[in-house]
Amino acid sequence: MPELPEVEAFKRYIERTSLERPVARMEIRNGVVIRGADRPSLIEAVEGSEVLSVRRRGKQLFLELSRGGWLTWHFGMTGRPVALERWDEEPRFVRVKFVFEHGSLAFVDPRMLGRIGLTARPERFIEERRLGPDALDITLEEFTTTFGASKGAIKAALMDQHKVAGIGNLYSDEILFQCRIDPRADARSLSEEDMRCMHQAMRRVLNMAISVGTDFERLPRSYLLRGRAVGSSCPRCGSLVSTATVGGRTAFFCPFCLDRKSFF
DNA sequence: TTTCATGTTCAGCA
DNA sequence: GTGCTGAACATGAA
Repeated sequence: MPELPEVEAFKRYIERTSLERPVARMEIRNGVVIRGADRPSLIEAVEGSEVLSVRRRGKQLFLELSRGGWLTWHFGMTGRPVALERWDEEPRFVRVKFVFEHGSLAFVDPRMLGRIGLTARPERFIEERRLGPDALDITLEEFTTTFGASKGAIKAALMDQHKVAGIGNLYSDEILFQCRIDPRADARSLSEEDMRCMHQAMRRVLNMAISVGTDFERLPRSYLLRGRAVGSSCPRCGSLVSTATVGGRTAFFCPFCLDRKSFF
């Protein structure tokens, strides 16, 4: 689920359901997802605290605790927060559960690639991990400087969280599709116009995904993301979309649109 | 049964 | 330091 728009949706969901509710008990069902903190200090920091605010940087979430410190949440590939009331049946794969007086907030993650930890300040965590600027905050100038100087495939660079935080496999495909750029193209080979297009498309695509509640069905018909599957056709020209491995992930793109780029 | 999956990290190599 | 590849993590879905 989680790239920037999904994590932004999770942030709003947590703000809507779980702010300022004292945590009576923290249940760690599976310690694998705990990183950057030992259990006792994590429980110590959480129990008796309430979440005062939530911040996001790229795919990373920070929950401010009333007794000091911040919880760090990363959702990996299959993680999501689920707010439960007393009468709700608990979903499968609850790894950590924050139990309030009434109800709870669960960290659900089948594959357990998500991580929960503790940090004194979000800024410190961001610095330690060398996370780049958030994809919705980075200026065109910063963007051009970063990607104009990066070597290798542009898709891999866009997914590099040190360069810009928040873009993953799916949204990088969409951004490049909208700019008719080959995901395998060397970043240094791209023009100023390409840079402008990517920066603009990045903001447009991420904001669009947020505005439709990350429901791909509700994205414009022109989006590659809606029918992203092997054997599907390009929403722009109708020809068969191709795949290629770039940056260790499967890239979807329309080779016909790339070929025609200079004609548009 | 086999392959792939919206992510990150690490080892090994260039 | 940068970049690339492959593997690992752990499990569900096709």
